[in-house]
Amino acid sequence: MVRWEPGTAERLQRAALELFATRGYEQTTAAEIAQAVGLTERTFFRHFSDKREVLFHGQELLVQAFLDGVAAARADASPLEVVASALRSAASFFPDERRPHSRTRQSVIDRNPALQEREHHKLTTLATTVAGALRARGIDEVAATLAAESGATVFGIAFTRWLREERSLADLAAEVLDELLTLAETAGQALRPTR
Amino acid sequence: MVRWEPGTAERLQRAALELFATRGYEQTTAAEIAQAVGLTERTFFRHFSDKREVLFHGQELLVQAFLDGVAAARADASPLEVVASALRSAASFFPDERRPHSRTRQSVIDRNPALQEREHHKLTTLATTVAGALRARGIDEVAATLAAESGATVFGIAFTRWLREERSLADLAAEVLDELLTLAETAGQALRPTR
DNA sequence: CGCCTTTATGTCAGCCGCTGCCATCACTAG
DNA sequence: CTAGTGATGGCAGCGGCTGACATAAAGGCG
Repeated sequence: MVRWEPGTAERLQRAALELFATRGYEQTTAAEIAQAVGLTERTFFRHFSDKREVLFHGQELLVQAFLDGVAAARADASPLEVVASALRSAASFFPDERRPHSRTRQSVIDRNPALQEREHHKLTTLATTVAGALRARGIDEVAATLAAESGATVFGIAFTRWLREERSLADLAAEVLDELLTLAETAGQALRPTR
Repeated sequence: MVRWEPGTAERLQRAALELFATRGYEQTTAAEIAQAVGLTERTFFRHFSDKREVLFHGQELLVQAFLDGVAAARADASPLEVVASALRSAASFFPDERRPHSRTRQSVIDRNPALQEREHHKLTTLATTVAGALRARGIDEVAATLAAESGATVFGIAFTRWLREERSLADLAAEVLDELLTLAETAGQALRPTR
């Protein structure tokens, strides 16, 4: 008889999501999640640095997708073109089959401020990482930060729409990015008419 | 003899900042902060919903400054023009005299991930509120969210530079916003050459 | 002036998130 | 067969945070 089966973190994640979705996040203790898969609270915290992380584990892969997209951009691409490439790459991490799962997960997050906080933090961290990659391409700090943060914003908006509408994330992200460019173009004509 | 002096929350905030700056955030307990001003832990949590909030209390005023700036914009202003107005209004909330205080506060935040999380969350919340005000002006949801979130990003970058350089926040914000427009313009030429 | 209501605080018990420390037990290499 | 490795259990304990109840100061009002 095996004492510990593999994939412990994944089983904990599944159990946690289910409990959070039914009882609610705050009404579920870490010990209960652990118990649901036959483990103890102590073990739970060995796999996840805190209770919220059980919902966010695996985001390093998304970050990597962004970085791959950055690396895939042509060497002479402008900052936002690089970001567009990153968005295309990231979008492939959310095929439509994943939508149902993402929806229940998001509904849990939307009902709890502490989880929203973590989510925003992850997005900002993502932006910071991407900004680093842009700087490594020779883009100056302000431009890199702006472009990366804009990319994260676009991704966030597109992702929210992806949860609601039955369209591909790649299409939505491209559309939202395009809208950002339009906004800037319009404002540019008004805010700096001399150029 | 007065049993409770006025300005309790403010005194707690000052004591907290001082303790955080010297001992560090995690090494300071809520009870210690309370004790430093002659109160109990329980009272601390009556004034602040959480330990972190002691560093973020008062941000409603900044939000209000943004909203005032939105209201001050001309009725026919484009989304990003409205945001530019909001940024000018918000910048006045950080006169240069406030820089030293903001610096020590920021150094505390920069040393603690949990505080950074809260800070990001507050910025995102700010963006959400501004987006609501933009929608109330008739701007559609995606454009409102994009513009507001971009405004928050610009503010964040400008604020970081304001802490380092001895320039006014208003100037820095205008400069960063201008750079965003430039980035978009450049990308627009590449990403949609047909228009 | 005395009474009553309101408001800020104190006290206490207790849950839960999270950590350090040490023991245990399966599996593996040698 | 033995020593070592890695995942887990058990336990004690701190700190964040809350609910319930008591208390005392401040203010209004007859």
